[in-house]
Amino acid sequence: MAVSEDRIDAVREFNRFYTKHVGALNEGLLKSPFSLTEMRILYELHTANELMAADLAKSLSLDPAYLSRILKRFKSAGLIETLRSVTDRRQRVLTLTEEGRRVFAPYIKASRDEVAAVLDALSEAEQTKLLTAMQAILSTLDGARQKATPVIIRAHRPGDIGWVIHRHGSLYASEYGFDDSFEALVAKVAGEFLEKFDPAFEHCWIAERNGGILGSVFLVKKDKTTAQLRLLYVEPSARGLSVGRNLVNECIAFARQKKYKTLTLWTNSILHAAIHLYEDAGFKLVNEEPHHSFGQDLIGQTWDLTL
Amino acid sequence: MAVSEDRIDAVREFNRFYTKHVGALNEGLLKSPFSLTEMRILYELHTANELMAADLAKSLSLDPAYLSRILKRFKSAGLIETLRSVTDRRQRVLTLTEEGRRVFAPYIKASRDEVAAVLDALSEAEQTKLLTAMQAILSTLDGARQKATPVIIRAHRPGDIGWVIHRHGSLYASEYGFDDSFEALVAKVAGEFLEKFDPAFEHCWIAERNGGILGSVFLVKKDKTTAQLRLLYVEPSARGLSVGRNLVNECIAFARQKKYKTLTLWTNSILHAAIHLYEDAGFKLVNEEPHHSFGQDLIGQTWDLTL
DNA sequence: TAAATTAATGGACTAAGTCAAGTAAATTAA
DNA sequence: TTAATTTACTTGACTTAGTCCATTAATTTA
Repeated sequence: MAVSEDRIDAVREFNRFYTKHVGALNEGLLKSPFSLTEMRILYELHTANELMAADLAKSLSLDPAYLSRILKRFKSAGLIETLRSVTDRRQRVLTLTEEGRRVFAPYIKASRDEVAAVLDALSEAEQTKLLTAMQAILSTLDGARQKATPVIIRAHRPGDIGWVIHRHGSLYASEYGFDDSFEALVAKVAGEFLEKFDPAFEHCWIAERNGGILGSVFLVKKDKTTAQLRLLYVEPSARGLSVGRNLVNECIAFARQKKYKTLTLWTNSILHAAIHLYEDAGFKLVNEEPHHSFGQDLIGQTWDLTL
Repeated sequence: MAVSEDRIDAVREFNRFYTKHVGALNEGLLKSPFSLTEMRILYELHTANELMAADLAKSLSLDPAYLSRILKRFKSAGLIETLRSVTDRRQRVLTLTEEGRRVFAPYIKASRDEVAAVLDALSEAEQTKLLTAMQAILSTLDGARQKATPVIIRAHRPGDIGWVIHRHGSLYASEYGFDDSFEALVAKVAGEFLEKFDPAFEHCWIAERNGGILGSVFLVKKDKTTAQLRLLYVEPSARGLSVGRNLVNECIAFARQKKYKTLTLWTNSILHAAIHLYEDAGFKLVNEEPHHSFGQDLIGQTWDLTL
């Protein structure tokens, strides 16, 4: 467990703050005849439409006995209907009745209004910042959601090139100890790409999910018949999602379509994961030569793919 | 109330998710002899050192009666000491005893461990993303905190240059409609800075708060007697914090110290906020000339400061 | 086919939290 | 200065929320 104390404390502080914040929001609903737990149950029923008691108990971490009693109360108040499930006759399918919806609606509205009031006090920029941040937390902590949203591959947009440089700089510094000069090289390469960009023969692919960039690759024209693959990178957090593979494939397909004869690339022997991708894609090692760059002793490699 | 429904729902969804998430974290502390509320009280005492019951009741939204009883229990268990306040003899000053600290410590540790386990499951990049996001939420929703943490100005580190390019690209695209070629220019300038960086006569300043970059400025050597200020930028979220002013001042101080005679800079007439800073710092407009760049009709300006 | 597991429930209980009323000190108004 | 009001905290009497154990019935696994 090598997580820094600072980070742990920062998260704990956030948790404490947000607990209070949500607590204050819920305060407003306190005058309702429903307890917070009851509200949460009604809310789940409201969104899910059909639910088993067991699902509810699990997703809200409730004692089944306690839940059972609450549901019983709801049923006798005419808020929900319970039907024996046909597939498993132990289970009971729960649904909110029309009456249930009618009764619950104002509280949803009240809850919405409370949130609206908080947002309303913020500027447009602050709202965006808040929502982006919440999205980031959701997608980081909620594994299920993360899997669900697909990785898309698109062309570059303003800001992307800088981001790619930023990530190369940070990542290679922390993982391989590369110094500034590496980031300088990346900035130069990427800057030149943008400057001289010829969409007919060149392309940049950005892999993203939920608005967060997961990887990149560039294809630049070297000469009439040769294209060069450059700046392939994949976020550590996105490993295992075939992001790198898909990016390389896009690159190869584009090179073929544009009638290049050869796709070449330069890399360093320590970048095992990337090299593995190149080999799999059919690239052949054509040259190898040691050099001292980025504050490190490295072995540069040139790989070619005949298209 | 003109807040969009989508945003409200997004916030509500986040609230629901995070409530569950924190609930799950607290589950682990459930086997302790303290209830969640008791924990929160102990935690407040632990950090604040000295506290009145009334403060506690307010900050944790507790019923005074309930709190009073909990405190009574804590006192008879030897966990806290209560002293009549000298300034107001109705109040009682609460402090955790040594014994209290000793007893409470393992639970703090347990809570830390739970958070550490969550973080541990994330990659470095994800951790950073998570913390940045939490920081963003805190600073947006908790106005008080925003003021409290100071902005620091430091030299550049790996990744920073890329970040600066990224932000220039995004920001100028969304605020002024600049196209790719602007980002290309920034990448070239910043890349060259890194490549030819001479610490004796050049410098980059990064303004940051809580690990988040708020602004930047570069000073590069133009010739023996002239230094150029480049790439000044300030995050929209950091406006009004004098970030830009402080960065420009750093720049001027450095230029003076290095015995430059003139500090020059090139900018565009639409960048009012920046120009205002330059004027305030004593720069004089020496040249102005229209140009078509970055997909826009602009008026370029050269400003000089005699040192 | 027996044994183990799961879904749901009731009984008996404890913990958590609330409300109204009171005391003593401090503050404000007259 | 004194009376009225407010504030900090406390106690008593309560309600609500939540837990634990045991049981029944259906389903799954061995």
